[in-house]
This record gives sequence, C-alpha cells and structure tokens, in this order.
Amino acid sequence: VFRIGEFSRLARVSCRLLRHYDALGLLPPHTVDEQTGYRYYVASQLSDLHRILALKDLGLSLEQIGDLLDGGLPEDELRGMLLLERAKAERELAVQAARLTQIESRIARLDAGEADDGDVVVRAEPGFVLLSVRQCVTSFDEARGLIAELLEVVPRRVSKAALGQLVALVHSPEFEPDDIDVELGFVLNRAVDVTVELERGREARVRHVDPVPRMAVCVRKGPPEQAHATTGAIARHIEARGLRLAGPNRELFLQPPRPDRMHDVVVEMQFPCVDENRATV
Amino acid sequence: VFRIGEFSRLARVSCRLLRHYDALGLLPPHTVDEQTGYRYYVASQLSDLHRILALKDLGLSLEQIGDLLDGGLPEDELRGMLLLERAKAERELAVQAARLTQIESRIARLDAGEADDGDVVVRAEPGFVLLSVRQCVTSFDEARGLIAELLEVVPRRVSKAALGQLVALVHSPEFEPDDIDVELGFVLNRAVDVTVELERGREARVRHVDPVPRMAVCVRKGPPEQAHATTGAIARHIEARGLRLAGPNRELFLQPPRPDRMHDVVVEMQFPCVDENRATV
DNA sequence: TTGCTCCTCACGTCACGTGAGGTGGC
DNA sequence: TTGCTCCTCACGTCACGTGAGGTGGC
Repeated sequence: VFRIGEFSRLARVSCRLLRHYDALGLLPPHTVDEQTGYRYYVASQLSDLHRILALKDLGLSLEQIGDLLDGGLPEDELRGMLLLERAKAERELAVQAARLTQIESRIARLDAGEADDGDVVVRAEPGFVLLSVRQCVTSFDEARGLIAELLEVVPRRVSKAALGQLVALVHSPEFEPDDIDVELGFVLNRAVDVTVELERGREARVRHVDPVPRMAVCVRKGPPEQAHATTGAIARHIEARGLRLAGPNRELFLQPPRPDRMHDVVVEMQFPCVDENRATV
Repeated sequence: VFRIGEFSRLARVSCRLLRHYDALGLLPPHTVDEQTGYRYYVASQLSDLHRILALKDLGLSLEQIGDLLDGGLPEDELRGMLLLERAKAERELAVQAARLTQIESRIARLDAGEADDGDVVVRAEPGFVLLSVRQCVTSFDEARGLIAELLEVVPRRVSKAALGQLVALVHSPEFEPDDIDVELGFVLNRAVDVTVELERGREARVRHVDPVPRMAVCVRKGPPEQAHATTGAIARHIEARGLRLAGPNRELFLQPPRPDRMHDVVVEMQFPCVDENRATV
C-alpha cells in the first residue's frame, strides 16, 4: 500500500493528477484515512490508472472515460465513441499536416528573401442570394461600364437595406483579357424577388449561389494591376497547403466602388479550392 | 466604414472575437465612438485581420502575434519562432498520427471481438540507480531462489529507506526458458555505495541504469504464466503505434514478492521501444 | 524536535462562447 | 415607438500546474 507520493512516482504522474482523478471519481484511492485525509493506493490500482491514461491518449475526455468506466459500456456505444474519435483524429491530423506545410513554406520563403504573402486565409463560405447579370466583356473598360450601370440602376429598384456588397464572379476557366465571362451583381441581405432591366435589353436577376467548403481569400488594395500579386500569393498558399483551385473565383468589393476611382478600391479576392486528395470534405 | 456586426459578417468571425482582439490591442477598430463605445471598422482592416488569422493558423499564440505585429520583428527572431513552431507542429503531428492508429487498431480489435489490451501506456522513463546481480538462470525456480536470497541478504546491508522496488532486467535477446540472462536487484532511492556479498562468491553491485525515452508498460497481476497475455498486449500495442522493441525488458515488482507466493504478485512489465522511423527522439 | 509528506482551497491557463442586463439609432 | 444592434461585465471551458497556508507521521 502506497501513499500518494510513492504511487505518483511509480506511475510517473503528478500527485495533483491523482487527486484530480479522485475528485472526479475516476480513480478513488483504495483507502482514505478519515482522520488525516491521507490517500492510500494499492499496486493493482496502477493498471486502473494505466487504463485511464490509455483512454486519454485516444483523445477521450475525462468525462467520457468516467462514463465508460462505470457505465458498463454497451459495446455499441463504445464503437460509436471510437468512430467519432477516429473522425476527430483524422480531422486533427489533416489540420496539423496543413499547419506544418504552411510553416515550412513560410520558412522557405523567408530564407529565399521573398515577400510575406501572410494574409491568405482559407475558410468555409456560406451560400448567399445574388442579384446579378452575366456577360462576356472584352475589356476592363467594358466591365467598368457595367459596374457603373449597376451602381446607378439597381439601387432604384431595391431598398438600400437589402443591398449588400458588389461582387464579381469570373466564369472564364482561363484568363483571357479580351474575352472574360463575368457575372456582376449585388449580394442581397434579404430575399427580394425582382428583375432589374438594364440597357440594351439585358437583365439582372436573382439567383442562389452555393456555399463553398474551402475558400482561399485575400484582400487587395489599390489598382487592378495589383491583382497579380494577390493572385500569386493565394496560388502559393494553396499549393503549399495541398489544395487545388476549383470553380469560378470571385471579387468582393468591400467598399462601394466609384467607377472613376477603381485604383482606390479594396477588394477581397476569393478562390474556391478542394483538397488534392479527396474531392469533398 | 462598418459597425462590428457588418464587419464580423464580412470576415466570417464572431463579434466576440473582434472585441477580444480589440481588448488585446491586436486589432483596434479604426474609430470608437466616445459616447456610445460603438466600434467602427474600415475595409482595409480586413487584411489586418486576415494576417492575424493566418498567423494563428500557424499555431502562434495571440501574445506571440501581438509581439510580432508591433515588434517590428527582427527577422532572425521570426525565423526562430517559425523553427520552434515547426518542431512543435512535427511533434503534434506525430502524436495525432499515433492517436489515430491507436483508435483504428482498437476499432479493429473490437470488431474482431478480441480482448481490450487497453491498459498499455507508453511513456518516458528516467534513469535510476540499481543494486543488482546478473547471471544466467536455467529455470524459473532458480530465479525464484535468487530473489529469495536477495530479499533476505540485501536488507541487512542497506537501510530500508534507501531500498526501492525489486526489479528484473532480462538481457537475453531471445526468450529461451532454460537459459535466461537476467539481472535482479533493487532500485535505490538514495545514493548508496555498497557491494553485497551473496552465496557462492557472487556479489550485488551498484550501477546506474540509463533513462529510456519510450517505455511501453503494462501491469500484470497473478502467476508468471499470465505474462504471455501481457506481453502479447504490449506487442500489439507497440506494433499498432509504429514502434519497435529495443533493449532489455524489465519487470518491476510493485509489491515485495514472497517467493512462496509468486502467483499473487503484481508486476509492471516494461519494454523499451524506439520509433520505426527515426532512431532517437 | 526537525524535516518530510500530506491535506484543502483557490487562482491561472488559452481563446474565446455564451448569456445577463442595459442602452443608443433608425 | 418598436426592433435591432451595440455595449460592458462576468462566468464557463478542460485538465490539470502552481503556489498558499496549515497539519500529521517518523
């Protein structure tokens, strides 16, 4: 029979841990002296402790371990718990792997004396409702004209409260500056059912844009020529992270742009991605 | 200029996070209304936020990020931080991988209806001082005789306070029951410099046992025949975990054994391991 | 008798989530 | 005027680590 100090040395755990597990009812001492409160453990309790530590190593919480130890565990539930833990461990593993490759690519770039590219973020993007018109433009000026038209016409038909940011979706699979299939419109904050007529018989319509599980985003400030740098940063980032571009990229105008001052714009560039390995999350 | 709610929706983070980062000085709002306390953000702060989130993704703490953002970062220190983070991420990755394979092997064993083997633990083991005698024994009875002799003779020469657990180290690389190279002795709690003479001219001497970075341990209760089951559990465990046996295994007698009741013993079996992949940690 | 070990609080950790209770702006 | 949004506390999270302050046992 051991006092808590000896037992903790045998087990290579702290006394505090043993007291903690006692408090939680996970591993009550074999005996407790009523006078002094001293805890006394016996040798065979070391295997009880090992069982707890082994379960903890699997990633179970102490609460789960407690349920499992005194619950008599109905086999099925244990299986269920393990399957959940496996999924959790797989996610965590992927996160850690991504983190490691990101760090390594940062070190590599630092050693090569290259720029930071530090502000690329990958996140899930929910779906939203969009009021938009889609067409091919042959020049940047044409796009700018379309933006100007939308900015003028749409607010007359839709209440200001419902109108969100201006957004562009680039549907052209490849970048050809003189023939870009682009969709331009406004995010809608509330459901509105309108069709807005534009010049030359075109119309802006309401449609739903699907959510994207992995969107690489980066904010660009300044003229459109700056876009190359931002695109490059995103490209390096997603490559380092083992992702691949998938689907039309977007530009979200954080400030309502003024067509005469497009060089002063703040835009969030968004690129949908998928994992190299698996098609879906 | 955005209020906190709009800004949080644009950034897909919570208001609480923005207030938290404000409180820490990581991302103060562009403006704060003195009357109402309302926080106002501008579009370009989104990229500041992204920078913070990207650094957080690397595993840096908010405190580190704060130092880094306003510290002007002396390049070298940044490198140092990243190298540390890489090491941390590598360790974490290994831990997660081990966890995952452990969970998977548990599920597999559960599906196959096999036993639990749940109480194997891998841990680091510090070095210690041992008072021991080493010899080849040709039978279990001979070992038992040696234990009896040690239990009788040693306590006469060494104070009880200094004497720790009885331990056996099995030096035979392979298990041959009729010729086991075994070292038997006591862990010493304090430095003692003695040589204890035994029968037939043999001696127990003091020596230092090196620490072991990875020791797979499991407690066995009952007769030595039980040892096979425990050994099997450990073997399955370390295989599932991508480890490999390395060095002499040990048996630590948690209770002072009585040679006439060896079937009632509680022993911790210890097996040194190394990683399959790399020789050292 | 002097150390040594044990005891019970109780705060700290880390990055926020989640109410509680109250107030300004359209 | 009614919602809506914002504000500031302040507690909870998870598994202990780390003192503080005090007491029993050899």
